[in-house]
Amino acid sequence: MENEVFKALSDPTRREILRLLRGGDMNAGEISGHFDMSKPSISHHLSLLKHARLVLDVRKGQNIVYSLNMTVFQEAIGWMLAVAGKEKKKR
Amino acid sequence: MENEVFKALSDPTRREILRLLRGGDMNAGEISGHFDMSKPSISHHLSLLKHARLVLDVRKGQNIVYSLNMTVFQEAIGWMLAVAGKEKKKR
DNA sequence: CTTATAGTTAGATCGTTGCCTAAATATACA
DNA sequence: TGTATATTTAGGCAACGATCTAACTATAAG
Repeated sequence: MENEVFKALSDPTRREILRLLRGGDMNAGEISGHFDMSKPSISHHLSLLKHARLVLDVRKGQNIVYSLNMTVFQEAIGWMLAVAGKEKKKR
Repeated sequence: MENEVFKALSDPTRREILRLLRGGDMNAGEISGHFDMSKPSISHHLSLLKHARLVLDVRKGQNIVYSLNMTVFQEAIGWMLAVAGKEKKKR
């Protein structure tokens, strides 16, 4: 799971998708409109982000709306802070 | 450069090496002793970490001692915090 | 200068990843 | 039901990445 997250973050397109979603939820078409790449390719990237649980998806009529899943993000940040030597917050 | 950092972080062996170095500097032999993998393979991983500037290396006699490079780590953490929506520290 | 030790570089193999086009699925609406 | 739109799934291919063994380089020490 941790591994899936870091694998997902290792591609520039996927990181850009995450950055886009930072500005608000978007459907798959809107997301792919930001890239010079086929829709299936973007769909594939979205699928990886989804399996890593970095994004959530909800169908809204004909569209599928994607949003950031902060929880998993925090975990990855937690791992990095642990290595960087920062105090990790007790839960 | 950012891309190299995330690519470097995408492999479990490399993340484990970083975690090990968190406990103190180590030479290449000591590092490879922690893994069930050939020395050349570990050397390759160290090379990637070095090119991503996540680690620094200094020769000490017959040994080459590796250490964490916090600076680049902070940058990667900064990127993640930016997406996660945390306040980014003004420089 | 020769040998031993530490580490890297070279080259091969094999699984993985990223991209594409074509086809399939799902929803909306006439 | 039939057509249009949105998105995913399937299949294929080239590039990349992780690993190994063998060979090389660098330092140390007799």
